[in-house]
Amino acid sequence: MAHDRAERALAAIRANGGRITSDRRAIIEALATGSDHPTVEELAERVWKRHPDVNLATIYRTVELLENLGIGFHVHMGHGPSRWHLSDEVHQHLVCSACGAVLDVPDDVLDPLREQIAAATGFVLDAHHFSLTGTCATCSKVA
Amino acid sequence: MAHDRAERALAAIRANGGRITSDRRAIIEALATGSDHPTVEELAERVWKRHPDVNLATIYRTVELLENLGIGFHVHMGHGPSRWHLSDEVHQHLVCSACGAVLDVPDDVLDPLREQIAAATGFVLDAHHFSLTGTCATCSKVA
DNA sequence: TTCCGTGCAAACAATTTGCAATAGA
DNA sequence: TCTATTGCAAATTGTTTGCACGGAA
Repeated sequence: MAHDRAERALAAIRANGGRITSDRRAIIEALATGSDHPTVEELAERVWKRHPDVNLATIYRTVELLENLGIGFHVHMGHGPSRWHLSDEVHQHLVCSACGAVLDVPDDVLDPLREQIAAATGFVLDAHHFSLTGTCATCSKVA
Repeated sequence: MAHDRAERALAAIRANGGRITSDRRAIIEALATGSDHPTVEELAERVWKRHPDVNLATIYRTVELLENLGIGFHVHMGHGPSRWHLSDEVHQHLVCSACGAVLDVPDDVLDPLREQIAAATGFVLDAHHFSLTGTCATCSKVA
């Protein structure tokens, strides 16, 4: 499935008139592997295991391309660099400000809030660009 | 009330063993004025109207101090620099990704979501560090 | 007088960009 | 071939830091 995701992303690039290069293939496969949310640096580490010559700027450019095609997204979690993932399903990110753990939750947990805010202000929530912060179950207990 | 807020902030600094300088007074008054969320640069513009000699680094250090005292906060809205405000009441920020408008909403709109998430995952939401993104009423209509 | 606060300039981290060389289609 | 992609190094943006001096308490 990670492989499928990668193939789909490559197909989208091709469909858009883009070229498939070995750099792009390596980057996309690294991003499709695992369901985590790597920073560009972390992604680079992964890519460099097998393709040590891929330039950082290329990774930035590739990930930007994916975002323009609507198949890649970045989220801001805490301070520091943004984190990237391929689409599949939209989800929200709960980030523990104590231990840094990231919990993915389905996007529809926001539906009641969405309706409430839309009714009260007309504002249409589309909140996947920023994470929700708080304290995870484990850290809450410790405190 | 803006003035009260400023005085309270200064009192908190003094109570903490900090010194009251004219730079700090100017910065805090500029931040207390208006209920917007200026970036450090915007805050600097305001301060420089009357005190052109205040250094940027001093502004960074002052807002950091306010944050350490628990009376100042920064939020991330879209890309670019963080935005600062004095406490008063905790609120959420809805940022329109089309026009950049910022809408403040009371923190308790999150209560239902809070309960739902706590029940499902044990995660305790404390989301005021990131804004909620979406499209404001005006921009939603245009689209 | 005693440190705390400040200016200044340099260091920093994350990211973007210009341009010539290279390699997909 | 023809143009998109890449490498490289320099530029940008937002923010932090070290250090010597000057001013609150």
